[in-house]
Amino acid sequence: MQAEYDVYEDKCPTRMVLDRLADKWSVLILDRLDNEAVRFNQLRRDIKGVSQKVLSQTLKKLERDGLISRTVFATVPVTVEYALTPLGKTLTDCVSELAHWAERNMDEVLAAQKSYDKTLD
Amino acid sequence: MQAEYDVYEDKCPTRMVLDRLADKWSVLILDRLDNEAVRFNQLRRDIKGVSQKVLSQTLKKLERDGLISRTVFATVPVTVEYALTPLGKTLTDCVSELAHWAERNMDEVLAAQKSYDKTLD
DNA sequence: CCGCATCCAGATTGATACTG
DNA sequence: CAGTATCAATCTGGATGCGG
Repeated sequence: MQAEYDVYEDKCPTRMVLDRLADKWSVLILDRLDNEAVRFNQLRRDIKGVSQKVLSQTLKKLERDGLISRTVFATVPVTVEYALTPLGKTLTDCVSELAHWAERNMDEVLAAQKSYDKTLD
Repeated sequence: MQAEYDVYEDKCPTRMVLDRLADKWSVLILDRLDNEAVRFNQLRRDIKGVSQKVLSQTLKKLERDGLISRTVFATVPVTVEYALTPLGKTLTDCVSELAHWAERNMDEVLAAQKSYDKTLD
């Protein structure tokens, strides 16, 4: 039986989940991990603009939430692979839609911004 | 014809859209506006925990992006209604899935966190 | 290769007070 | 009712250097 949660309530734990998703890097990371495991520096290279520190922090939070897994291979030097968990996989279905909505509707958003800014004298 | 955007690229404008969505209040506001227009103070009351200032700022950004509309009625005192635009409506279909994913999977996330924290001694 | 520790500047936010 | 203005406090992120 599932507890009743209400995102509109302050202190509702679902707010934590939204906070985690409410982070552009999380969305990009989850989207990037869709379909394949990726190593740390590969993620760093692929997701342009993320700093090492923030990437590391974000990965740790996602791991804590059970959305991604972290696997260490005892190679020299060490290899670390990040991958989606089953739970994370269910989330990326929503998340990737978001990322691709952004790509599809970008032109319209940019036009709206331009038009809005013009009304401000 | 649609330009080619790649969310993984730094400086890609789609990042702006993700940044906007990457805000817990935006998600909650868009979800709350689904199906009905809502007034400022009503939003403030419904979305528990948001400050007047941040709500105001967030609404302005969403309006600028063309996702919501702002309508002023010349009553005394004034009435201001916020509603989704057609563009915003297409987005809420993704967004509401996110909010409800959070509600559905909250238990599992909380369990994962608990388990993760225990491994840290 | 993968990350943590530190330092520091800049962005965000909350509280409070005030306007049309 | 629906905001804006201001200021202090906090949080965040980038840069750098080190360690397993």
